[in-house]
This record gives sequence, C-alpha cells and structure tokens, in this order.
Amino acid sequence: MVSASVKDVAALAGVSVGTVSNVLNRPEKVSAEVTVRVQGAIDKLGFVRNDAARQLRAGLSHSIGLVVLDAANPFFTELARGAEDRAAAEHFTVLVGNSSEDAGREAAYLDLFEQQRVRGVLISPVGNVIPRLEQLRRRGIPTVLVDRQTENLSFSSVAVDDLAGGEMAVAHLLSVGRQRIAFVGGPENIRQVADRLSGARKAMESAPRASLEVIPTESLTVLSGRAAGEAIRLRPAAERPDAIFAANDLLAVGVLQGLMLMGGVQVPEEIALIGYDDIEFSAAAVVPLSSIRQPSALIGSTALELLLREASQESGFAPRQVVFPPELVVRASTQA
Amino acid sequence: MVSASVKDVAALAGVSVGTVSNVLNRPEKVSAEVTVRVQGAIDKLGFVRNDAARQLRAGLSHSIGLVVLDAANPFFTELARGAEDRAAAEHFTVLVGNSSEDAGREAAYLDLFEQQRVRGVLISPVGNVIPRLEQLRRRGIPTVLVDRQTENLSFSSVAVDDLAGGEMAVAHLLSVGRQRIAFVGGPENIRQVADRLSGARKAMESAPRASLEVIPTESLTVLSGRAAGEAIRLRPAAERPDAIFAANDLLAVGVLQGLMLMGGVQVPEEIALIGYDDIEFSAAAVVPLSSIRQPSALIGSTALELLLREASQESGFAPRQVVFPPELVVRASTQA
DNA sequence: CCCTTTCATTGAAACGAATCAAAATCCGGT
DNA sequence: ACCGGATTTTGATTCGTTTCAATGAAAGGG
Repeated sequence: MVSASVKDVAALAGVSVGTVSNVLNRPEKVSAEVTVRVQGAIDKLGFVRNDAARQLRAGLSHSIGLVVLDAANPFFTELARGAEDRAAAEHFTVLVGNSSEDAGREAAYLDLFEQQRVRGVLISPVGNVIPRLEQLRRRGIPTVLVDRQTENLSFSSVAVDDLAGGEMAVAHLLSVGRQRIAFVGGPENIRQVADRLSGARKAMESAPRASLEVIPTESLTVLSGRAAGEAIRLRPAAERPDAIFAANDLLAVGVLQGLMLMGGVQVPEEIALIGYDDIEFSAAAVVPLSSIRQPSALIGSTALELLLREASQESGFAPRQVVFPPELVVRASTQA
Repeated sequence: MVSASVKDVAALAGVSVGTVSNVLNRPEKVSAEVTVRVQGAIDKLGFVRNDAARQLRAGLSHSIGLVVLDAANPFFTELARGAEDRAAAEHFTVLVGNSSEDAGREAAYLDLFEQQRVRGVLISPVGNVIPRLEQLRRRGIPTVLVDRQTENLSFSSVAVDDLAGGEMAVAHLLSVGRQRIAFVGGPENIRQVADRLSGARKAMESAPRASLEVIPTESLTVLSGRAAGEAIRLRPAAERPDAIFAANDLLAVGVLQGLMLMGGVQVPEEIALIGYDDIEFSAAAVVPLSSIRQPSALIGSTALELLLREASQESGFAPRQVVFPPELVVRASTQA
C-alpha cells in the first residue's frame, strides 16, 4: 500500500468518509469522541492528504507562480523571499521558475503554471509575454509584473523608481559638498541605466554651480568599472571629478579599485563614490561603499498582495502601478 | 467559463473523451483526420490539461522537491540549476523550498512535498530530519542528501570532498615553489573548515622542508580576512609566509585587501594567495584570485539522477554515496 | 459472401477528497 | 411515550483525466 486515503481512515475509525473530511476541515462540527477516534486512525495509518485530489475538487490551487530573470541575482532571491513569506501567511505556496533571461524557458514556465491552475502569476518578463498574459487573464489567472514598468497599464505592476534613485544618489553627493560629479555607467539602452542617469540630471537642476560629466562604460561589470577608474586616476588632479556616481555596485567596486591602484586617488577624501543596488559586497569593499538600496523583499510581498487581491475579485479589478522609492545607504565612501 | 475540459473538447470535435485523451497521449493510435479535428477543438477552446486531475489519476506526480539551506547562496542556486536542467530532460519539475537554515521551515516543506506526492526529495538538511526521511521512504518517497556526508549510510548522498580540496590548494602552492604556507580560516568547528585544513596538512606530508602555519579567524568574512591580512603585512618581511591558503573566497578577498593596503605586500610576487569556493567575485578582485571550485551544478544533476533511479526501483535499492573532487582554478594570485 | 484479423473509437470506471441534502441521533419538555 | 428542534453523521455525487475492455468498422482471405 503506497498511502492511505480517507476511505481507509474512515473504515478503521468506523465512520463515513464525510466525517473524516469534517474532522479535517470543520472540526467544530464533529463530536469530541469521534474526533479522537478519527485522529487515532489518521495517526496509525500515517494518512496524508492528497493535494491533487483536493485541488481537483476545489478547481483551483493554493499556489502562485513566480518567474524571475535570474535566480542567482540577490535582488530576485530577496524578492522571492518577500513573496514567499507573504504567501505563507495566506496559506499559499510560491512556485519559483527561473527563466535565466530566456524567452523559451519563460514560456515553458507559464505553460506549466497554467496546467497547475495556479491562482496567479508574478513575473519579471523577458520576452514579449503581454499577449500570453492577457490570454492567461482571460482564463482566470491574473498577473502582476515586478521590476518592470509596463507601458501596458492594464496590468498591475510593482517596481522601483530608478529615476528617484539616481536623483537621490547625486543629491547626496551634492549635500556633502561635491560639485564636479561624474556618472559612470552604460550602455544607456538598459532602462535602469538610462533612468538612473536621468535622475542624476534632475538632481543637478537644483545645483547650478555643479557640473555632471558622463563616462560611458561597455557593461555593468567590475572590469568596466576598473577601466573607468584608472582612466580617471591618470588624469591631472585638477581635471578629476570630486565625486562619482556609478550605475551599479559592480561598477563602483571596479572604479574603487581603479582609483586606488598604486596608492593613487584617496576615497572619499579626493573623490567620493556611490554605487547602486547595495549588493552584499559593497559593505565589505576596501572602502565600504555608499549605495542605493532597492526594497527587494517589499516588492515581492507587495506584488503578492496585489495579486491575491486581484485573484479574489470576480472581475473588474482596477490594475494598480506601485512604485517604491529606493533607499540611500551611506557608508565611508562618501563621508569625508 | 473558467476553463475547458476534455469533455468540452470531445463534444466540439464530435468524438469521445477517450479519443481526446489518445490524441494527447498516444497520437499514433489516432487517425489523421480525427487528430486534426480534435486539435482544432483544443485550439478553439484554449484547452489546457489539468495537472491535478492527471496526477490524481496517475497516483504520482512529475515533481521532485528540493530543500536548500539558503537560496541566496550561489552554491545552492547553481546546484538547483543543475537539478532543474536534469529534471527538465526527464520531464520532471523541481519545486524549490528554502529552509533558511530553519528546522521549522524545513519540516513544513517536507510536509508540503508529501502532500504533493512528489516523486522524491533532495535535501541539504538543517535539523535532524533523518527519522522523517525514513518515514517518507516507507511511504514511497525516496531522498538523496546533498552537500552533507551522512553518518547514516542508508541514504544516498552527493557531496564534495573538502579534504581533497584543501590538499589540492596546498599542493598547488607547493608546486609553484612556495615553502612557508599559512592557512587562514576558522572557526574550526565548521566541518568544511576542518576538512580543508586537514587536507592542507595532508599535502604537507609530501614536502618535508615546507612548513604550515595556522592563522585562525573568527568567521568566514571579508572583514576577518582583512584583519588577518593586515596582521601578516605588519610582520617583518622575513617572518611572513610566502603563500596563504584561505578557507574561503570571502576571507581571501579580505586577506588580499589587508596585504595590499598602502602599497604593502605584493601578490603574488611576495605572497601567493588561494581561496576556496570560486565565488563570482574572485575573478574580479584587484588581483584575480586562484580558488577551489565546487562542481555545484554537477552535484545537483547527479543527485537528481540518483533520486530518479531510486524512485523507479520497486525496492531494495542500494544507497550510493557520491563524493566529487573539487577543481583547481588558477588565476593571477598564485602565478609568480 | 462470410469469416477473421486489424485498427480506430468508445464509454464506463477509477483516482481521493470535499460537499451537502438527507437521515439519524440526541435531548429537554410535556 | 412522544414531539420538536438541534446537532451529528452519512453517503452519493462531483471535479478532469487516463485507462482498458468492449464495440464497431473496414480490410483481407478463402
């Protein structure tokens, strides 16, 4: 015998299957004596509910699907944690699918989730999945987009305001008295990079005497950052900026290395430095890096909440766009 | 209408439900003409199989459960990827549960997986789950342990040989001509640390003229490493080791920072340095770090394969303990 | 022209739990 | 002893899919 069913339990306890089900689901409807007998039978047989049967009967599951771009990225693991915690509180389970930025895998996970009749889907899209998501919605599976502003306002979404983040970073540099700011980052066709730069420009408006120089990079990696940092170090001191805003922390770490090589430029005395993302490593850099943190877990929990609310409405739910402000984390690299 | 069933498809196509099922599962048994009609009906209705019903009928699912200690740890994300890829090839799905090193969450995931009637469980245990795993096995759900040697040989397990890794690291340092080796790491009650140190000692046996010094640390963090590195830098040059083996890469990064501060000690000229784990950051350090890599994805895929094999046996499967050798990755920090 | 073989198709049964109208039981009051 | 009302228990039915013995139809052999 592979596993016991309610029928077996009922037989052993000498009651009907309906009563076993009642013990499980509405214990208050069952007399104490019977409850004891049934519990005993459950324990003796090692009965465990069969989720597939429950779900079939119920017509819908207690799972929600989450498709992330990159499961190894701390931003998404945190986001997933936030969603899972919130889901657990509502007795839901989160199924995590890792698209690895591959549209094919993404589609496969959506298919899987639809077969599982998940209650809803959270997704940070790779490909153009909007038509597919609309189809899912028509079939009763709502979606909330995470970490992507949608052009398509018919879906709810939860994201972080990269524009505000960029503004925040540069405002901080200005507030500690820096005037010649450099933005290190690229390529600009990445939405996040472009938004952060726009935010930086916005912050400059309130400081007419300060200047912003843009130093483009090929990628958002430590190596690109180091190259940029070395280039700056090799300039005559008078032509160096007195503060650098790097488009992400990897770049910032590289810039820091490039600046400090061979006892070069002092951070933050000569040049203040701030990054973006607040990866774990930032706090452990040679000079601990200031950064802009995204409330990853909060994004996850909020998205899940929106999704469940949407799923519980019969219809006519008004999609909501939630945008969180990022958070400034000040460390040694910007404290003169 | 929430979603169409085989019955709807059958009605629209003018065939029986059995035939629809055949089109889905044994297309070769169905005439071309009927196949076309049924496919048409499926498309028109947007029919999607109901997994719960399939699973109920089948009695077992196409999922396997994976419980990891820390979903944010790159080792486990890689391991999960390995397992998922292997699973996908066999048309299985992996459900990932993150215990966050919490025995309660771990138990909750095992309960959930049992309710889902997963085909098997991969787990890197936190608490003493062996009795529970034995219970699961009795109920037809086999387990494979990952990243833990079991005392209990009745379970299959897949792990990495940290002893061999330590030996490998020190053997490498010796092979590039270093003689005064230091091991930086601690606390020693962490199994991995102790094993790596033992391996280091073992490597020393074949080099009677070389010496091994142990420099304990409080934790496996960048900060601890930096402290150790600074302490070494401040010694008279003659008393410094000429090579350092750090118990993990975070320590190694810290040691590197501590050594190089203020243009201090040259790496690798004066001191060669090797870490352990080969985290992504190692290659991007100021001096790219040599390290010992664990075949994370391979562990995952192997564990999954063992599990499926075990699950397909009726009974009497002999548990197997697989131990992988780690891999030496040589970078600038040990190449004079 | 009938009989057998082959092949496609059918439809009822089964999986396990939840539901709910109906039946059974209980209890106090008279 | 009986009634009315409340509480507890029953058991047939349902969910969607797969399976498989049975049916029907077509093809081939004699």
